[in-house]
Amino acid sequence: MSKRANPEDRRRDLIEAAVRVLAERGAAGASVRTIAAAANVSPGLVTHHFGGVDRLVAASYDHVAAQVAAALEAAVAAAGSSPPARLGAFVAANFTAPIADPALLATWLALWSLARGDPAMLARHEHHYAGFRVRLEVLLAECGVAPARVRLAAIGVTALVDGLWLELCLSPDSFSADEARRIATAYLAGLRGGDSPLPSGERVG
Amino acid sequence: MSKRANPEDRRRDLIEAAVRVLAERGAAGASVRTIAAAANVSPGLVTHHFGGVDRLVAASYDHVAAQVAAALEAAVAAAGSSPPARLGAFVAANFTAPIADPALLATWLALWSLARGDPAMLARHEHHYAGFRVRLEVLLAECGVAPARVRLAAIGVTALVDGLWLELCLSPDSFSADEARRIATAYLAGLRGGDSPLPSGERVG
DNA sequence: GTGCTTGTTGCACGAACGTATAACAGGGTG
DNA sequence: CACCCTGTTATACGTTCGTGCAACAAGCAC
Repeated sequence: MSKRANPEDRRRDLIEAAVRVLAERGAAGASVRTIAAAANVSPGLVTHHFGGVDRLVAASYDHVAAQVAAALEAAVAAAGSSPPARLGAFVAANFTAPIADPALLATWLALWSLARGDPAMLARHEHHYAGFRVRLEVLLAECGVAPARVRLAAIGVTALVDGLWLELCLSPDSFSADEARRIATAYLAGLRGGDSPLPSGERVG
Repeated sequence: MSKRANPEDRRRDLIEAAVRVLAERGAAGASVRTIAAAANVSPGLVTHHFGGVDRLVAASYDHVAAQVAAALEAAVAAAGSSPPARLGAFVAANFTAPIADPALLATWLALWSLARGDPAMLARHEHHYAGFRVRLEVLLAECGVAPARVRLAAIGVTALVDGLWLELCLSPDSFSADEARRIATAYLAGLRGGDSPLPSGERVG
């Protein structure tokens, strides 16, 4: 069916096909045959290139996590050198394409449910989330948040962003991406200026 | 293997076994044979009582959602008549047993990933989440939050609580349930007194 | 062109899946 | 005790799963 291809190209094709299948048909539909069909190749290629479907799923996890991290970092870089602007961009990027995408949430949920019980996948997950939180702690510290408060602040921001991203992707009719950004930036303003009232322009609601 | 039982008792046994299997082995392990074995009955009973494994999973979703709603409502009722106390109890209950339970998160994730693509399950999910948000809006309004701000406030609180609950169950070593409660109550304080600074005792971090 | 390496295919195998069905057995009613 | 209703079991069937394997073929060294 398919012409001979560079091994790394083929691997990337299979990973992207796996992500697509995960998004469209959920964890239940992520069979070797389905993924191979989505990549227009024979089922045997999965075993040949990855040595099993589990390893392909793990590679897909890394692929998606790297894409998300890259999108966030690009937003920070594009925000210039002002620390508050960089922090705001990092947070707001979670509600913008390509991160605010129902297909991405679907893939993420499928990967999570597949990862349960697999120690290697669990370690991957811990590593990715720790990276997100550490990046957030650095951005918060650069904004002048006291070192003693940085840890809990990062936990709160991570939770709020995660929750907003999840609900935004799950039922986009409930609220808009812009409303999510306003909620999140109001929370950030409350963290930065803990002793002053929330600026009325950023007030929640 | 098992003695003759009341149909509703047997149905409840099967649902609880399904929830247990979902939590322990994820969506992949939720087969008719596994669930039946966990309930110490024959696989045929699932078809007999539910007419298929899909319908058993749907019933399990309703069961878990009802348990969560009941636990939240019990916390509200136990908090007395003070509106802020009732709101605080509703939020804090999410970080207390039986809701703050890794097994519950595992079940929830498995159900979510199984629900994708199934319109009936999706409708169930929308109904449950809408109920949570409406309940929160009532509690917020009773605390004096302006009607124009209630909607976004409820969205923010839902997101923060969801995110904290998720991370608390996923990696309990990152932070404690008490820290989650402090983050959430500080956010609530900021919502109630939008024009005054955050009370220092409830400050985040 | 010839031969070797290797990406690719098609198939076969065993296992596990969901479910339909027939036989068995418990428990209330006469 | 006999009878019927129905919860329960065991089995069987067709499908789909993951993967190992032998054969095919495309590209490259010579």
